[in-house]
Amino acid sequence: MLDRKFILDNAELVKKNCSDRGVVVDVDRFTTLESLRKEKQQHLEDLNRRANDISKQIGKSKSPDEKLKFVEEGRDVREMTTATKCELDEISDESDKIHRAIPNMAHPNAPIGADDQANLEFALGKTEIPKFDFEPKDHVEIAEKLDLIDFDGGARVAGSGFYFLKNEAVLLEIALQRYAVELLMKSGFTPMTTPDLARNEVLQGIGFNPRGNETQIYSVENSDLSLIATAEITLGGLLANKTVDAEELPLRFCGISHCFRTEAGAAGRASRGIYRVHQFTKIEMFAFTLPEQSDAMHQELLQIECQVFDGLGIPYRIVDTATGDLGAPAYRKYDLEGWMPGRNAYGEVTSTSNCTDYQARRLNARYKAKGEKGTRFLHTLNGTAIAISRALVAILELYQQADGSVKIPSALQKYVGFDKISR
RNA sequence: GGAGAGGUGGCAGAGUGGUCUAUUGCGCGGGUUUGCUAAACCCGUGGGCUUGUAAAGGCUCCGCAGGUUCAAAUCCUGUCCUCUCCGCCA
Repeated sequence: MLDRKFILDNAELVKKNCSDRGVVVDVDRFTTLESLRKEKQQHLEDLNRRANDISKQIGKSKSPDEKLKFVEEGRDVREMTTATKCELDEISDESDKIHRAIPNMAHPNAPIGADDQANLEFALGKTEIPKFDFEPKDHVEIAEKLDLIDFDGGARVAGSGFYFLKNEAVLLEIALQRYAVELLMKSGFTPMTTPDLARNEVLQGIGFNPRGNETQIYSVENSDLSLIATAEITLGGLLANKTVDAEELPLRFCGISHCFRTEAGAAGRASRGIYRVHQFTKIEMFAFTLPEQSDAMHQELLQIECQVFDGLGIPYRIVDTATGDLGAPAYRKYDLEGWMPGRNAYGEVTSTSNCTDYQARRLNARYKAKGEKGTRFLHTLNGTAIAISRALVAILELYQQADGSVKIPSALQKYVGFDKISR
């Protein structure tokens, strides 16, 4: 959420931001409701003060007659209080609903535009696309030939979009995790395996909607839990309703979790193989920072993502996501798109967002600086270190050989224990 | 899953319906004393919202959400969490 006061003081900026992002919200209605809300709030406080006075009088009064007089007055005040509270609740509900729908402000340098204008490239992120002297196969064919993924079994057990990794692919999954976690630990991240489920309240704090037609989230029946779509949810929830000392910041966490996504509405889109699936394993980076640290931290997360993919020898480009394609909490977002020869195209392999204080305000995650009065909201950032399924697509397709075998990226060989998969 | 106990400020721990202010100790900040340190003593010590240029006020928060009452940390209901015991289990 944005700061209420900020919205009221900058209504025009907020409206412009909403239209840049393609989000339809009635900001004017919000402003109207807020002034109404303030008025009612003031009235309610006056009544409360009166009620407090009366009960103090009763506590002090000696004669029963005097007492009775105050009790009756107190009763009247309570009736008014109840009525006012009711009106206030109605106004607040409507106002909060709009408030929650207003997206974060975008970074001034984020490209303005819709989805299809998103692919602005950074020169530094551009790496060489390899040439094959044979017709490269896609990962589904490769995996079938080498017996690495069981799609039929996945479908039988859990439905389309699920799969079993088999044989060397299992070792590759483990190796990729080891590789990424070690790299992150060296960079000062605290590794965590997180719950794969979280309370809906936490999901909402991070910006996910557990219900509704377009939800990406599987929810667990008869409980307020959902399967997480990313460890961003659980790691962000770590500091919900907490206040940390400013000296402890920034905090860097590395979360290992499974990710579950319904992929509602994604049917028919390019989703062959394990590129778009309902479950995968992911190593996620998450940082809590001071406001003045978050831009630099965002660059740091991006650099680490580059380091991870440079180390794996996967060519990629960096996308500075356009406003129309930013999720509501994101202030700025960079995606890494890895080259996937089987698709003959780039495919998204990572994503890193600076969410400034947008998530923290909903989560009520604060910090306190020494010598400063009160508390302020943290900034939160997230980034993919490695999403196993997408990375596997890139590795299988990039490292395939003319004879049908697949070489193991040298950075992973020490973890898998061999340098080639063949049959 | 069953039975019981509990959740109060940074921490410990009082407070079972009303004295206008949630005891007290520790910790923390400042001060006095002191050759330095310590001790002792004194003063001050939460968050959120809000009025005000400020000084200074007001409202709210005792896990969370409701309820009863003129009045709730205290009584009632629900819920979450922690601990102990029992059962089950990788």
